[in-house]
Amino acid sequence: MDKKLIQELIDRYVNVSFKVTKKAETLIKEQIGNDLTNDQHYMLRYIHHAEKCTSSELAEAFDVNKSAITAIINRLVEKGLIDRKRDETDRRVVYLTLSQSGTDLFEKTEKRIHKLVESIITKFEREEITGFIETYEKLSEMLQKMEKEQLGE
Amino acid sequence: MDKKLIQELIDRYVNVSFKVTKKAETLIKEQIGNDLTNDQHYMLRYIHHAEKCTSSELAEAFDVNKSAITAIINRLVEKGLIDRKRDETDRRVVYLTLSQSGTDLFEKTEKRIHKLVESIITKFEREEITGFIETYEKLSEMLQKMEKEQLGE
DNA sequence: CATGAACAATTCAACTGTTTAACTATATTT
DNA sequence: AAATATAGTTAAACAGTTGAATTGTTCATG
Repeated sequence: MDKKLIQELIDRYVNVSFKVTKKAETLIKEQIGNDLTNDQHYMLRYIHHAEKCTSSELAEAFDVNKSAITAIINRLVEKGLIDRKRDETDRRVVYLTLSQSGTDLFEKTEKRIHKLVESIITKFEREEITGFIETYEKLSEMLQKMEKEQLGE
Repeated sequence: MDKKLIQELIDRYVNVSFKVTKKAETLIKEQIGNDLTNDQHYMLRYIHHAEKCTSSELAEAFDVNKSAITAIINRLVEKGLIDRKRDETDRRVVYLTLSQSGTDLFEKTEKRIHKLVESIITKFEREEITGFIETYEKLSEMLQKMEKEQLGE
C-alpha cells in the first residue's frame, strides 16, 4: 500500500471509530434505561456468560485495576443484582454470581440491546456484514496479541 | 438472512465491539501518556480539526451535556492548552481554540496514535481494510440517521 | 514449622467525567 | 419594554478510575 492511501485510511479509521463508539454508547444507554449504567450492564454480561467469576478476572477483562472492579461490584451487590461468595478451599478468593433479579434484569436489558443491534445489522447485505464482523474479529485477536507481546518485552 | 444466522451475528458483534473498544482505549492511553486523558485528547482533536468552535458544538459532537464540556475545557484551559475568547458581536458565545502548546501537544500525541493505527492497519490486505472501513462508515452514517429519526418522533 | 514472600481482595484519597437544576448574561421576539 | 430564548457556567451528587496502603490468606523454603 502506498503511503498516501495508508494515511487516508488511518484518518478515516480514527474518525469513524470515534463517532461510532460515542453514538453506540448513547444508543445502548437508551436501551438500558436508568436501572443500570452501561458499565454495570457490561459487568452483568460478563458474569452471566462466565456464570461465576472473580474480581481479578474482571479486572483483566475490563483492563482496569481491581479496586475499580470492587467499586462497581459493591454498587451491584447493594442493588441485589450480584452475590459474593468466598471460596471455601482458598479463602482469599471471592466468587461473583448473578442473583435471580440480576439475571432477570440482565436478560431483559440484553434483549433490548440485541434488538437494537439486529435493527442495524439487518440493513446490510449478508456478505457485507459477515465480512465486516470477520475483519473486526481479526482486529480483536490482533489487539490481544499486541498486549501479550508488550508483556513479553 | 435466517434468524439463526442473525442471532449469531448479533452475538459476535456485541462481543467483538466490546473487546475492541476496551482494548483500543487502553492502547490509546498508552500512547497519550500522563499529560492528558483520552477524552481530553479527543477534545483537542476536535478543536484542532475545527480550528475554532463552541461548547455547544462540542456537546453535540460528544453526545453529552454542555456542563460536561465546561468541566473538561476548564481543565484544558488551566493546563494552558486551550484559549477562550468571547464573540464580539454575540457576547453569549465563547470560541475555543488551541493555544500553541495545545497544538504542539496534540500533534505530538496524535502522531503516536497514528503510528499505532498504522501498525495495525498495515497487517491487513488492502481490500480487506478498505472494505472494513467503508462498512464502518456506512454504520456511522446509519447511526447518525437513527438519531435524527428519533428526534423527529 | 516459622517466617517471609506472594496473592486476592478491599479501603481510601484524589481525580475525571457525567447529569440535572439553577443561575448569569446576552440576544431576539412580539 | 417585557417576555422568551440562547450560550455558557456553577454546584451538588454520583460513577468510574488510579495508586498506595491494608487485611487476610496461602505458599515456599530454609
